Amino acid sequence: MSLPPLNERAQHLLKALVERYISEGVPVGSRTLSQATPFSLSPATIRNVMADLEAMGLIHAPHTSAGRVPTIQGYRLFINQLLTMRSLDEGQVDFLSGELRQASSSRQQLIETASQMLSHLTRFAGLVTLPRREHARLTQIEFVPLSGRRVLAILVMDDGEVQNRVLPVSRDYSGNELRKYSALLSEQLAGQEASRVRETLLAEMDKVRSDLNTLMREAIQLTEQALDAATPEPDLVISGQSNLVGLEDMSNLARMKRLFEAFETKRDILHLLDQSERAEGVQIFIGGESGYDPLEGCSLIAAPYHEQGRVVGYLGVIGPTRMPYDRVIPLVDITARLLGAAMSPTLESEL
Amino acid sequence: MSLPPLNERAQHLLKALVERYISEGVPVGSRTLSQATPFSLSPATIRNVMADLEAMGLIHAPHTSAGRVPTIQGYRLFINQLLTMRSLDEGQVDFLSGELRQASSSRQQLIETASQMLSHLTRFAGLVTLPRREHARLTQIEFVPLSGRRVLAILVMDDGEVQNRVLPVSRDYSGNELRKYSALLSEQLAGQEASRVRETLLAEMDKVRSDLNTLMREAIQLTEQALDAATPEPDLVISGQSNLVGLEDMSNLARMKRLFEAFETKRDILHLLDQSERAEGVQIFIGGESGYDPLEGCSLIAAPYHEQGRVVGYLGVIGPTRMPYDRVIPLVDITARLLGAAMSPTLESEL
DNA sequence: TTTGGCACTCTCACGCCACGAGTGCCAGCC
DNA sequence: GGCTGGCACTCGTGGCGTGAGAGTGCCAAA
Repeated sequence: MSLPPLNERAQHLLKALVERYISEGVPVGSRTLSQATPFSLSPATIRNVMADLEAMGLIHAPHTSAGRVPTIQGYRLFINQLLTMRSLDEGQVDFLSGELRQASSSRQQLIETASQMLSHLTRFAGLVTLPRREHARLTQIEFVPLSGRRVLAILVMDDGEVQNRVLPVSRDYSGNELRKYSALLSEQLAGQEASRVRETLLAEMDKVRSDLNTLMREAIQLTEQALDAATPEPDLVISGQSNLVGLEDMSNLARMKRLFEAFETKRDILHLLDQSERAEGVQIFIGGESGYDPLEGCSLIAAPYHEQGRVVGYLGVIGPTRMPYDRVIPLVDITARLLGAAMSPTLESEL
Repeated sequence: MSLPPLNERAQHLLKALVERYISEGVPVGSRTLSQATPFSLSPATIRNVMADLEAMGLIHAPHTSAGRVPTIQGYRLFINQLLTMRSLDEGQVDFLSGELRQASSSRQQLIETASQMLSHLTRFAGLVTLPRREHARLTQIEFVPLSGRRVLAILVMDDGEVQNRVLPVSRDYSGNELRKYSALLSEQLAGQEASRVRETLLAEMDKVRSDLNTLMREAIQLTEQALDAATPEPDLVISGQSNLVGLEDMSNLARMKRLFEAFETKRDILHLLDQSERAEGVQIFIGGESGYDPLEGCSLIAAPYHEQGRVVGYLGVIGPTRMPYDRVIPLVDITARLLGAAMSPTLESEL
């Protein structure tokens, strides 16, 4: 609670303790710590310091005669002030960027690869949100006749994203007829941000009503329907969930179940990721810090990724709170950068 | 091993035993069984029969003084010969078909809904393979220019499926130019089965070479690329995995981990589903029967679903071997039918 | 062929105990 | 004043033995 300056020795001991706990997974006692620390201090002295740290709420003893374990506040302080990052293995970076480059022909592929890489390189679960399409502009609208009074509507965005929906319609349309609508609307709407298309359409409908231009009205109606169906469905790709099964720290089955339910719902995790909006760099949620229950015992390391200089999504890793932050944080950071780079194609001529 | 006729009484007892074990999850002893069976037989008699059943490999005693538990062979016989199906709750069927109808505007939605329904109604994990596109016919090809030497290729199938890929190209193309290619190729290829398009293209290229029709060659090259990228990627939608976490029967963590890894790999499960090809109806794999390890302790209930009278995919449920087959089997069956119906739109006028 | 009886086996839960690890505190030392 | 060694105390863990309960196999009688 109270945070007096916390002298240097205490900081070093806290750091050593957290590092030790992260690597060993066992509550660490004064004797152990006295051996692992550069100032050679006796266990007794260390006990005194530990008592202080405990009073400050930074560490905690599971029971009377166990060593100490960092509390969430302890982790927080460790990460904010004491953590020394480990630079990434160069081979890993090469591997990562290679895989991303290879997947760059399809947006979906790219996202999935990034997610898999995150999980693979950390041995935890990797998350990547699909990029937001808010600012994408419409370039083309196509209608294709299907059998049985159905029309396929295809919306093409300027960034190569394609949305399509099958629309039930009240009568049969010929291919020619639909082609006319397509051309008409593409011309009318091309270059508009998708989010603003609806307004334009409504305005257009008003105009048209007076003209009684049936063809145009049909087309507009179809487009309205297509847009309706093409709701943005913000989505999240999760990989490597199985890495979390049977992790010592996840021993609690009920907790694990809640975590996996959260993975299926996705919604709450998405929401949590969105929260890190303001922050530019890597964001860290430790345990239930976020107020989001299912993550108890876990930490979420997240970072936004950019396309054309604009934040379009987030990616990250979920693992046990006791994770090697010094490796994971840089990895999430670099992955976000590489994914952004892969999505904003400059002239990287391949072929 | 040897399967002598197995007299009626033994059958009834086996049936009662399996049912009891499925509902209670505890090895069932002779006393329990003597109470639960219509012929009132003494426990001693039942013990004799049970000894026979054990000799036949149909049941098994975890240890000397525990009751008996069905073996895989026991389950098999139970399912093949003794099981009496329970008819579905009408509310469930209504719910199921309602949800499917509601999702029928998009193929992807439909598959996901079916999978979710399966998991939701069984409380286990639901699986649905994406429909095979083998026999789909191409109706249209579109090329759309993107920024930075990229072209978006869109392939539209006659069933409303849309595939799209971003292609890196070696020079810039104008919209008009691409539109010409699109028209040309759409005309050339429309109505072809996607799987045969490649042949046609190759033949076409030969013809064209002699004509030196550059435009056509460009177009063909683009299409080739698009087809290359649009590999069928047979995929599987899995829902409700979290239902399996913490299920008593799944107590073995290592096993559960393997199961979840299988869920992520998907490939092997897909392969397993494909195996049920020949069978028209519901197929059941009990435990590791399939020779596929990660399913040990689990059963897979699967059925093919049809579109326009043709098998295009499979769906099913994975749960503990000790599952209520009498409910799950009919559910998988009806879900397959309903999904098929939802995908083969006849005149079900809604709207 | 079925049944009651009986001895046997095995698991499970419980209590007990000794062990080890680690602590808190205190008195003495630098 | 801060550091240290010593000491008593606490608590979780694992091994062991025991008793209860469940269920079996077998045998002899109906």
